Amino acid sequence: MGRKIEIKKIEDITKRQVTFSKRRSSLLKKAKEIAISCDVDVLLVAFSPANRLSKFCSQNRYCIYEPTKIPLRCACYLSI
Amino acid sequence: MGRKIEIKKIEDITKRQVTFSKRRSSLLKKAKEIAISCDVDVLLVAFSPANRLSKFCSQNRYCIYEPTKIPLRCACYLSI
DNA sequence: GACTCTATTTATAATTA
DNA sequence: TTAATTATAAATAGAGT
Repeated sequence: MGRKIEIKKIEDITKRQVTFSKRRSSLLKKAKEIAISCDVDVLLVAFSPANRLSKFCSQNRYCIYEPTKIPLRCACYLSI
Repeated sequence: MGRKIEIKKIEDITKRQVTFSKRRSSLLKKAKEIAISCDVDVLLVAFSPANRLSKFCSQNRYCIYEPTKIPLRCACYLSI
């Protein structure tokens, strides 16, 4: 899609953020589509380099925990 | 992509599994691409209707817990 | 940042083997 | 069934606003 690129870290910050924004939305869209059409539950989480939770996609049955004191993040799925 | 379809549950089992297989691999590919090019950590988990962990994508710092006795699954990210 | 445009590449539904 | 092929639609890099 678009001009052909090699997949490696985009060094230009502005360009990287633009690409992230574009790809994030389409990744979310595709996760939703496979969840619906294939009847699966999907969890998608992205953490930025600044360690912020950038995004998640769910079937409304996931929860994301972000403890502040330990270097651990949990995303839990309730399969009930 | 392909013939235009409405996004809804595919009722035909064979067709649904074929679609799942195709979409799963491209979703994983895209998750890896955004992780690399945008320097973010991504976690992607899919649970099948049979409650099996179908897939996950990571930066090698995620771990998936699958307790068998409780209806809860955890995907944990170590941000160290 | 957040949109728009579009040329180009990728993804994929349907089909065929 | 599982794997290619094909025809078509979607995603997106780059450029401009």
